[in-house]
Amino acid sequence: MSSNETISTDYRATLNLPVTDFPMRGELPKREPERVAWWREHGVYERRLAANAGNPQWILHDGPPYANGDLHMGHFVNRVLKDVFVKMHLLDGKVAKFVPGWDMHGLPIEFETLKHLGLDFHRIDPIELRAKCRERALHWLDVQRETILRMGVLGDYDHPYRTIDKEFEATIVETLGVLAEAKQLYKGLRATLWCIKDETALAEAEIEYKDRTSPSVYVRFRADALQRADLFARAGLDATAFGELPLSIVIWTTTPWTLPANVAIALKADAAYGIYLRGDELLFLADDLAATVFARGDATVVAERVGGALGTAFVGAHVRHPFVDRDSMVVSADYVELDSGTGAVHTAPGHGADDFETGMRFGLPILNPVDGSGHFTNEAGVYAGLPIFEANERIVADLAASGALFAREAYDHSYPHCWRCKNPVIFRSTSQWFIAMDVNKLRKHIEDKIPGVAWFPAWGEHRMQQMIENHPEWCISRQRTWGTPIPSLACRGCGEAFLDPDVARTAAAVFRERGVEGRNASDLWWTEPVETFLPENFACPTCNGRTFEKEFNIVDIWFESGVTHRAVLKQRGMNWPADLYLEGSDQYRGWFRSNLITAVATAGAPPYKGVVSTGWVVDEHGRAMHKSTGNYMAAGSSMQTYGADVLRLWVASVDFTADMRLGETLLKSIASVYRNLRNRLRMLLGLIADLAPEDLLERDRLEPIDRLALAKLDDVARRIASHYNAYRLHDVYLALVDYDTSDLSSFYVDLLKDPMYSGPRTGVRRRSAQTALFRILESLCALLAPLLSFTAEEAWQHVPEGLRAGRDSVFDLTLPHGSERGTAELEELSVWEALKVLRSTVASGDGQRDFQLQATVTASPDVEPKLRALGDNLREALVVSAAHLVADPALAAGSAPRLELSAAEGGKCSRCWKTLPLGADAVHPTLCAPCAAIVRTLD
RNA sequence: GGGCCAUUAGCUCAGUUGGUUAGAGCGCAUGCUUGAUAAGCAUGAGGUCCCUGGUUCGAACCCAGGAUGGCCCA
Repeated sequence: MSSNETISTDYRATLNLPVTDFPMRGELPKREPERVAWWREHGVYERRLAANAGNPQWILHDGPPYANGDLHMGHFVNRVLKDVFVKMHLLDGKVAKFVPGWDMHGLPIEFETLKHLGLDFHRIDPIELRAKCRERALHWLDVQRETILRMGVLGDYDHPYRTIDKEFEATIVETLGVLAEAKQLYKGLRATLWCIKDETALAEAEIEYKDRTSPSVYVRFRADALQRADLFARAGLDATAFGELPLSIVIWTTTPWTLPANVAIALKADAAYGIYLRGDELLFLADDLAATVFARGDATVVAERVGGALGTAFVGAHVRHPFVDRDSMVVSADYVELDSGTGAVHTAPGHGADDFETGMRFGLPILNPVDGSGHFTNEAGVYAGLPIFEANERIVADLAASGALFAREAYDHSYPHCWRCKNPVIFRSTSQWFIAMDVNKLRKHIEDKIPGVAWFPAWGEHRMQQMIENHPEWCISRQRTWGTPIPSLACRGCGEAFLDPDVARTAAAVFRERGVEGRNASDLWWTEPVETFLPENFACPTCNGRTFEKEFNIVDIWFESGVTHRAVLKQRGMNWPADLYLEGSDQYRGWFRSNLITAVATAGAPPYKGVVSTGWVVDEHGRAMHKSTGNYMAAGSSMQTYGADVLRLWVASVDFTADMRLGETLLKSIASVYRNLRNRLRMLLGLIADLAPEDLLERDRLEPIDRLALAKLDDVARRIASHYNAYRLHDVYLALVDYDTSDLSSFYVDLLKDPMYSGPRTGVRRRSAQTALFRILESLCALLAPLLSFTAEEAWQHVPEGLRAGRDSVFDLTLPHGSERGTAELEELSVWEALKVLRSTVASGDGQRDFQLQATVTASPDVEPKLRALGDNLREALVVSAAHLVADPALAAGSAPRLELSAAEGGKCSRCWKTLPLGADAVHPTLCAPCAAIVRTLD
């Protein structure tokens, strides 16, 4: 080792290098759980709420996840986004209470419980099943809560709202009473989606479409002699033409089992229909489809159109049912399309929504020869007792035998299935409870209120308008066990079923007063006699009868979660309407809509001021994630692998309003962004390690460049705060990363290294820089805390205790908004930017660099004084050994300063590395004068 | 089949009322530094702005049609 190196090594110890325990590597999976525990133990959320008491509220109302199964990355996005905005408002001083909730009733849990216990719901006592379901739902709530807490969220997780709570059940029942009082509820016969496996009516939301192969059949509905003559006349044909040749209307269906319920054939009113002579028969169908239909039969048989008319001409005609002794009537309907089938649509009002509407319009009988379990009833004649899907084959065979079958084939199409048991569903007419969408102009009122809500993204408004416009009557009754009962009664006198507001209120009161902790309060509907729920002197509203029976329908869980705004916001004294709802974009049809409907119906206004919707997490190829396709990511294991903060950063790195791609390569790149941010925090911590509160300087006493740095900080903080406020989290991310890289890392921190390392330890220059660095760190922690909560907290707790000044947690900080100082600030920012440009010119040069150089800056007369005011900070900003400033009147006002570089004069100081005259101090011949002076004081 | 959304560098995204050579971060390559060091700085390569047609002096941007993917519905 040469003597020179020995000396330089020695001087290293005289520098003020960064010192911190904040580790370079996060080891997030290991450390994050400790921090979660710390937040809980120290009641960080509760303490901040208390500190904000008296300030305005800001309420994000939580849409309840379903308490069944593990959480996936979609849940992660949902919880984290909510958490980010809640924390941001907490840091901003708002009373941002967050009450998480769980949706705990309903078929999926009932189904899972039965499966889990290996039970058959026909055999088990309802109260016992309900107790088991409760246990099961609570189990999942705990599992999900643990995963959610691991994400680093704040909120009242010890007192979540739960749809199984007696207070919640009471609110549900009460709300039904309010709606009944407003005549918004009615009981009616409806063609309802029905699952024959689970034996229940299903809501739209409980349906999923899957591909299925059905038997597709073309069936002749033959006219008898009189009917034949009538059809001939309507088609403008001579009744005596074609001798005795039989005439049939050809229909097409993919559900042969619905034929027993056929009562009509629907035509398109304005489409052309023809009668075709084909072989030894006459066939009636739409002209546009005749060729394709005939091609499905014997293609060698020639067909010839002999007459016809528009569909409307045939409405009111009749033909014979192919195997039941009755007529089928020709009707018209708008939904008849000419892109498939025959243009003559088999119509069974008991088995289809459209068919039902048509049936009502033409006064057709609504036949329902199928029981709840999917077997034909006696009404179906020879098919009685057969399961409907098995009956398909038999019916087709019979049609073939009787000559009614024209053609058949297998048909692949998308068909509705039960979301839970995955079996195909059917339409079946049953008696159900409905919320009427048009009574009291409810639909209109809702539509009128939609523009008053702030939708983010903006297209949400249009989406919701469509959702309301197309909302069918809302069927809220279910024939299952795990749920809140609809307190409807049937009168023993007249048989009339009704939902009385006073009975509903009485039931709610019974649940509240007699519900026992740990049990289902609404069990009482099953266990108590009907009299318990009767108000005094209650009589049947129809016949004045005095004896009643309870009905045992439960309410649709979409209705339950649809009243959270009443059961949570109002009950817990939070803002109504809430400031924000935030959920996946599927909830326009779900929770956003159900809450909107019940709120407008019961309170005349939307329950939210703003709605934010998120896209879906898809895999790195843009495909939907499914357990079955193997690209599924569970929230828990992902956090175990990458750490919650890296995943939280990922949420901000993508546009959450659209699809969000997620995969291993992507997370690797996010992890490196994370490392950058983390290292910046580490550097800042290292630079202020020896700073104490009494060392902090007033802002106007800082060195010029440090004041500029704070102006830049104000600018960034203000922008970030406004992005947070507008829910533009991705813009927060962009602003943070940009500030971090281009302002801090490659500029400000870089240029401060020399003054910080080599200057006098307790000198004003160093304290000024440290003051600015601390303000930056403090602001950065606050700005990062909503997003990178773990890392921000960890960094904050590495700040010297005195500087933390009693703010134990990063959540005790205040969100910086940046002071607005008008043109003065704009000037400072422009100088800052100009310095960045000058510095990057120095840094990007070839050959000699930085301290090997000296610089001459030539500025226009208006800019020169601003640079002059920087004093030696100008040289520091360029990271050169000497800087000279010249004004040049030839330069246009406001033009960018010019830079000339040349080799600096002197030798390399072995302490500060700047190129300066050396040897002023004989004891330290390799040092420049300032370094020598400092080293002297240390001797 | 319908409604809505998305499509810009290998990846994630910016891109103002249509206007010069379309930008950033990450990744990659190269160089510097070794006093932020499992770090820091710099430089560079990399683009059919999904496709086709139209409007315009001029289109990533406006219009029409289509493709792919996603959500919701039928």
